[in-house]
Order: sequence, then C-alpha cells, then structure tokens
Amino acid sequence: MLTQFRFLVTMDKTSPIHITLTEREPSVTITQWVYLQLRTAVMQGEILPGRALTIRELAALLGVSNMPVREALRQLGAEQALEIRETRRVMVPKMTRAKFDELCKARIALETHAAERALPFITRDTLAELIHIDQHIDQAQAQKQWQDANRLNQHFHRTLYQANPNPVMLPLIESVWLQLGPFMRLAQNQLQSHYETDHHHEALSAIRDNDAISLKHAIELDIHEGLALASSPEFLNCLTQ
Amino acid sequence: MLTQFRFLVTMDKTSPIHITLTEREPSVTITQWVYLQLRTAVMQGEILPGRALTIRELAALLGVSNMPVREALRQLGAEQALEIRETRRVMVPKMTRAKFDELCKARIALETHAAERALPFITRDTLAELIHIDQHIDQAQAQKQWQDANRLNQHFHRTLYQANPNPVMLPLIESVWLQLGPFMRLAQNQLQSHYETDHHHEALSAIRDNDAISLKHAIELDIHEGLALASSPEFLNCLTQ
DNA sequence: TATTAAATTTTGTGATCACAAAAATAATCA
DNA sequence: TGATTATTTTTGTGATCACAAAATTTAATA
Repeated sequence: MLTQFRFLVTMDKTSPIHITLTEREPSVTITQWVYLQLRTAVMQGEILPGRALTIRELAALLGVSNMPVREALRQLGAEQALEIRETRRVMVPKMTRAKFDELCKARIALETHAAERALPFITRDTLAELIHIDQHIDQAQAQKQWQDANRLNQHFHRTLYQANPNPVMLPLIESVWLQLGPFMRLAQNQLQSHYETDHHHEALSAIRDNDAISLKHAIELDIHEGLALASSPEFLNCLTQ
Repeated sequence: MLTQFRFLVTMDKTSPIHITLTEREPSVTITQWVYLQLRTAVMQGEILPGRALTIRELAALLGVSNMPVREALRQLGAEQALEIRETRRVMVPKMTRAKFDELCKARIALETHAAERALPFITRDTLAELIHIDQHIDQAQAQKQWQDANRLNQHFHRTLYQANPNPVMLPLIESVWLQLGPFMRLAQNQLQSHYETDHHHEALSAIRDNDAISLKHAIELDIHEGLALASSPEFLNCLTQ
C-alpha cells in the first residue's frame, strides 16, 4: 500500500526499459537517431510513466555515449513528451483524467483549425494521397494491425495539415500526439475491443466539396471517437494503476 | 543588389549580435541562464532573422563554454524559436506575410480555446490578479514604455490560461509567441503609432459574468488588434528588407 | 571578369572527465 | 520498530578535445 503510494509520487528505476531499436543510417546523426528511438518508445507507451530515465542508463541501452542522449532528452522535454523535474530527473509524465480530457479538447481545437487552414491548399494530388492512405488504414484495421493503423492514421492527419504551405500548427499538434500517445497504447492494451471506424470518408467528401464546416466536423468526430475509450472505466483504471 | 539577394537566401555572420545580459543567480544552471538570455534576445528581435548563430560565437559572447549553448539552441529549436537547417546551421527563422498570417490565426485559435477552458477555474484571487496586471499595463502604456507593456500583456494572458489546473495549451501558445515576437518588435520600430488599446476590460467583464462566448470574443479582438499593424504597408516592408 | 576547383578555416558532433548535487543506502537513535 | 541522520553511490552539469562535415577563402581556369 505504501509502496504503491510511493510509486505514484516519486520516481522509480526498478522496472526494465524495453525499446525495439531500428538500425541507424550513417547519414543521420547519432543524436537524431537517439531522439527518434526515444520518441517512438514514448509514443508507443514502452516506457512506464514515472519511470526515471537517466542519461547513462539510456546511453548504455542504446550503445552510444552520454552526449546524444542528453540532447535528445532535452528536445523531448521541450516538446512536452518528457517531464523534466526541478531536480532534473526525467520521466514520462503521469496522466490524470482531467489532463487527458484537456489534451483531447486541445487536439480537437488544434486539428479542426489546422484542417480549415489547409483546405484551400489541397490539390488533386494531395486528395489522391489522402485517399490512398485511407485505403491502407482500412487494410490495417481489417487485419487488426493496430500499430500500423495508428501510424497510418497519424500520417493521414499530417498529410492533410501540411498541405498548408506554412504548417505552423503541425509541431504543436505533434506535441499533443506525443503527450497522448503512451496512454492510447496503455488503454488499447486494457480494452478488448478497438474502434475500427474513422471519419476519413466524411473528411474526404468535405474536401471534395470545399466545405470547411463539414471538414472540421469530420475531424472533430474522428478525434472524438478515436479517443472515446477514454470514457471507459477500464481506462480510468489504467490511469490509477 | 546581389548581396541583398544572397542575404535573403543564404546565412550571414557579418552583422553583430547585441544582447543585453542579465546576471545569473547561482541557483539556476548555466544552460538555463543561457536559454533565457537567448530566448529573450529572440523574443525582442535583437537577432536578425537569417543571421547565422554559431555555438562558439554565442559561448564567447555569453562567457560560457560550448556545452550550455548547444543545449539551449537545441531547446529553442524544438520550441520553433530558432530554425535548425539541414546543414545544422541555426538562425532566427525568416518571416513571410503568409506565415505571419498563419501565426496570427493560430494565436487566436489557441488562445480563445485556452481562455474558454480556463474560465471555470478562475477564482476571485485570479480575477483580482488579472485586474492588477491590467492596471500595470495601463500605466506602462500611458508612459509609452512599450517593452514593459508587451511583457505585462503576455503576463496577463499567461495568468488567465494557467488558471486551468492542466494548462496543456500554454507551452504551445508560448511557442507561437516566440515565433511572432521578433517581428512585433521590428514592426513596432517601423511604425510611428502603437496600439494603445486592449480588450482586457471586456475580457474581465466576461469572466465576472462567466460568459465563455464573450471571453473568447474579447481575446480574439485583443489579439487581432494587437497584431493589426501586420496589415500596414510598413510591416510588409520590414519583412522583405 | 565570371566560374569553377582546390585549399583553408570554421563549425557541429560526439566522446571523456571532474565535480557538485541528488538519490539511495546504511547507521543511529527514539 | 519507525523515523532521522550520516554515508555512499548515482546522476546531471559543464568543460575540453578530436574529428569530419560544412562554409569560406584563395587559386586556377575559361
């Protein structure tokens, strides 16, 4: 009981960190590679919230020196993917129900706006690409490859928003994704059924019709249903574990 | 003519960097101090867009080693305050009319949403603090201390948004401020008249009435008029110079 | 004299290390 | 036995350096 409480409040270094590493191409810097490894690990919920992340441990784990890890951690901290405490310890931030709610509402506000601002710039090619991505999503969902479906879903949204030649919203949206990411995974693990529907078809229709209001509505529905599991009691459980 | 063109396209290291330094308290790390020095310099437009920022030069300028500068630059890059090119050169990003427009619209979308989400949490104390800050703003404007007025205006908005116990929007808003900052200063230098009116009183009234729609409207007007100078021909000039 | 090529300088990256602060552990006392 | 203090270990910070890539300057060529 007490140890549970300590786990929630203080930081912990006992649980193992298991990250699936991808090979580094020589053209990318070690720092950039480390950054991507850690970012993916955070995004996919492979690091427990509250787990203390130390430079030396990660450096050893990734087989690099401290320097690239230092820089990557600082960048992820600036992107709100990691929390850097006053004592300079680093961890994946804890989630609360209220914070999750704020992040969902933020996603809707940011992405509906970004979609509206992108709409005038969507070319026939962009539309074709969106349709193409959506087909891949359907495939992945049919085969229950949730990880791929999730990745492709992000790709769909990103492609839409960066049709805007000045996609200033994109980094902000990615930051929110990073903050929600770990808990989507945790929640999915706890839930038996996953959502298999999205509102991309409505979005694509709205784009064809050049209808900003419908597009915003479709994006809002898409986000809302994608995060609907947050209202399940199982999810609440996973927050207070 | 050719040199003008090169200045626009490539990066430059000829113009001097003049930053006003503040003393470092021993409790804050050197990296954090460097970060704040550079952040302030960027925000106040003291570094010309396109000017190449090198680690060694800044380290010498600030009287520290390379290490804290490296980390600070990376963090500012993650916050979109600085642009890190493919070649790893660092500079204050160039501004275009279209990008400025996107950033303004982003500000409105982000801040109206943050205000709405903060409203239910505003206590009598918060309201009193907002009123207090607003009085200071009036004072600063009366004495034509534009720098102070600007700083206090940010303080007003920040205080409002972080009434929300989960102010997830705040870092995103600060990022947009950072991107707009340098050009507000540049523009103000070019313009004879500054705006002296804000819509804080409307905002405060809306808070008292617990009226979310009026609050969002007041924030939108406040941002819109604060950035109105962007529509002046002088501002266009300052972008292409 | 305008372009291109070679030589030189500058610069970011990544590694290693000393040190002080923080965390974890051991020892002490109620 | 449970809380406090003292000790040890771990950790982040900041500095320095070697090296390769990038930027600049100089030389060569048309």
